[in-house]
Amino acid sequence: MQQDVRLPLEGLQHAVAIDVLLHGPLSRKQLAARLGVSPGTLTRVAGPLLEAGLLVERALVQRSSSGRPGIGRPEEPLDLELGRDFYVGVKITENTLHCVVTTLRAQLVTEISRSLASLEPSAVADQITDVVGELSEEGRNIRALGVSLGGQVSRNSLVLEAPLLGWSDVDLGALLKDRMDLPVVVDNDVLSLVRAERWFGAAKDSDHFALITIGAGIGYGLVAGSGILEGPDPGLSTITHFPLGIGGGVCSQGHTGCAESLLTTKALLSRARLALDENVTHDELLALADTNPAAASIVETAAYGLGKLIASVANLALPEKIILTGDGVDLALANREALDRGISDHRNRRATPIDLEIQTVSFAEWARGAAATAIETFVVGR
Amino acid sequence: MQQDVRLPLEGLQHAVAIDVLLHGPLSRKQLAARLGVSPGTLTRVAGPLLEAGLLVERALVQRSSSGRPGIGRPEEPLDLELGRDFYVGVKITENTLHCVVTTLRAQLVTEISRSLASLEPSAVADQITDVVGELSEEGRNIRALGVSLGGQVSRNSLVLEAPLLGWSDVDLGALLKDRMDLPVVVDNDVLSLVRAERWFGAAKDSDHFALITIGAGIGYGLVAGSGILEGPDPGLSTITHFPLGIGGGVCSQGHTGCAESLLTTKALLSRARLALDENVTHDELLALADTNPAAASIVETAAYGLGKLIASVANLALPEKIILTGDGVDLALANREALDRGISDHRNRRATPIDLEIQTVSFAEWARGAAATAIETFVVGR
DNA sequence: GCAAGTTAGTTGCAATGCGAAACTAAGTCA
DNA sequence: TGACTTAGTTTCGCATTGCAACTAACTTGC
Repeated sequence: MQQDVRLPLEGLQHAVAIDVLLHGPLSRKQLAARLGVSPGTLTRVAGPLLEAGLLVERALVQRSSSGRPGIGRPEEPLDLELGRDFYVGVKITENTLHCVVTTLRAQLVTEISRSLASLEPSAVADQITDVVGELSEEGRNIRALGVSLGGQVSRNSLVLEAPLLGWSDVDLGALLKDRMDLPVVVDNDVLSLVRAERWFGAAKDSDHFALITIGAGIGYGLVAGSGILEGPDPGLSTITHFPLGIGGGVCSQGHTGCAESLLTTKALLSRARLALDENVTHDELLALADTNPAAASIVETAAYGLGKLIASVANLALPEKIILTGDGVDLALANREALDRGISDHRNRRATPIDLEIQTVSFAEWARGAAATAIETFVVGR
Repeated sequence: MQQDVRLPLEGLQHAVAIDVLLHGPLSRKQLAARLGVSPGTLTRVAGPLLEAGLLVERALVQRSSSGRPGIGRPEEPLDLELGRDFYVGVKITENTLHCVVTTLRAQLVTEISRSLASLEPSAVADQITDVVGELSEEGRNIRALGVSLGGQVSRNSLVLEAPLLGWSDVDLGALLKDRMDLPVVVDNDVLSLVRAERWFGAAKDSDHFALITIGAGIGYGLVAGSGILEGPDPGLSTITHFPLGIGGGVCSQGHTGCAESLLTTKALLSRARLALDENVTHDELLALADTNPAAASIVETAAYGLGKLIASVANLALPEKIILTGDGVDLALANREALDRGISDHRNRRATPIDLEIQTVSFAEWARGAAATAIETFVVGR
């Protein structure tokens, strides 16, 4: 007999829904093959999901199955209805709220920013509430909210420590739940970005990858195994003070030549000030490197050190793929040769080359990560 | 109806057998709870396994269930018959074959060593064949053979590169299969040790741990997720040339201050020769450190560097636990203070302390790892 | 030493979920 | 238009499971 649809979905129904969510429109045939069940079973499972409106049938397509194209009955791809439910992601920085609305598949729909009037937790919660209200005004059905920030977060709600915001032990999740009738999840910003990559981004088909962010800080996230984000101290960037032994700068905690002292935007600019005797921006420094040897030396040294860091991650965490992202990635893009040299100098010559993907990332991407976390928590489940 | 036993075991039968193998004698009640099935189902599954002799019932025990002890019907623990089938593990070093016989649960039964007459692959295969013959002579039913060595091994058979033996592209698995009628698996020695820890050792209940060996070389293995050993280049020790920036020695590949140049037995002894102007053994050097400042400086520097290495593994691979083992662990045991300083200096103060286990390891342990690999391959399966 | 209580293990029953295979549907090609 | 190809459906029967009533094996108290 045909089973009814009960939420949350369980068993095969759940597996079918998730596979469609993560891997785009799929025909029953394809789904049956992917999930290792018979076509008959898949028909039975998909039936109720279609009836309940959770899945929809898209236009028929002829599969050009290796050989002559389009013969036989066309496939009937099953897909999610993306125009109905939406998710909000908010990334909190020291002075701005970056907000996005996404579909269930974490595709960007709208993005807006708001200057933060105050860093006082309840004021921030008020402002987030206002923005969510605004975003749902246009008749959009918002299903969940994800919030991310730089810092350690416990139980998807409690901000243990957020140095840039000056928070410790702030239960932002509770503040938000008091203000709106919406499932809310709060998480570390880098981990949110990892989740977005894991489910909807460049690492969709990899279950073992690392993500490094450079910019104001150095972030690190690792995925190994079935969608599990690892680490006993989630949100504590254990890579920040990784000893690179290059450059000789001193970081905020007194380490000489650590990643923070070499790679953060602040570190780059303070070196530039010393060497060039003028204040420049990050972009100006990179541009200047084409003509000014002192500037070139600074950025090349940093890119080389970044390569060493990437090689160390590859050597010790053994990922299939490494994603490099963050505001500071231009450093890597503009000095690819020094970066690659840093990698190969610290990598066994017999090792397989690193699958390194460098992504430019906007603030909307960070906010999208927060939305992806909400989707993972409340839809993908488990 | 009651299902028969067909090998290899599948589904619940397989799950029950593996759980008993890995987690000792367990009653039906406990097994049902662990596997998440009803007691009735477990009775039905266990029946045929008992009938086929794969499982046996042990003496009844009264469970002292939190409160007054021993009330109600006692449990009937199911266990494996360990006195029937045996496994052989062989570790090949430059001059010796280290061989063990173990039970299905990788418990040591016998150990013997043989000097290698020649490093020629077919001669080594001959000698292994002889030893296995000898070990099975005493009426023991040997079910499988595991062989491990330092080097990269492909498809559990083909030795791509084994520098210490001078081998490259030697299909040792094929040579052995030609000589005996026994399932054979060949693997890297460090990975074998990791497998032994994973299934039968200190990491039995952890699914995310790292193992570091020090001695003649520096070995590294990482487990993350359901029993999966990670890494695109299995058996290639990506940690050997990890840059520690300590000590100033130069390694075989020209790196200054890398792990090899600081931590291997050879590196320690060559420093000792320089500083003390005499040849000492590893043990003598450690003993000398109590009285001789120069010797103390050498071993403390090395222990500090080892701590830095351990901290880096913890920071980048994010394991729950790190096992340190190998012939050279005495360095760590004798200089625990310097080791811990090296760790804490390179670890975020807010991070949870590393669960570090230091194990002394005999050559029999290495061979046991090989046996464990055979058991994993041919019994645990998948 | 026997009844009452407690926990482990077994069995009968009904429901479920699945695969196999025959069947229908929807297209192409000559 | 009919032969062919591939996707999706339906019917049938079977294996597996949980549930709940059952038996088995023990302790404790009288």
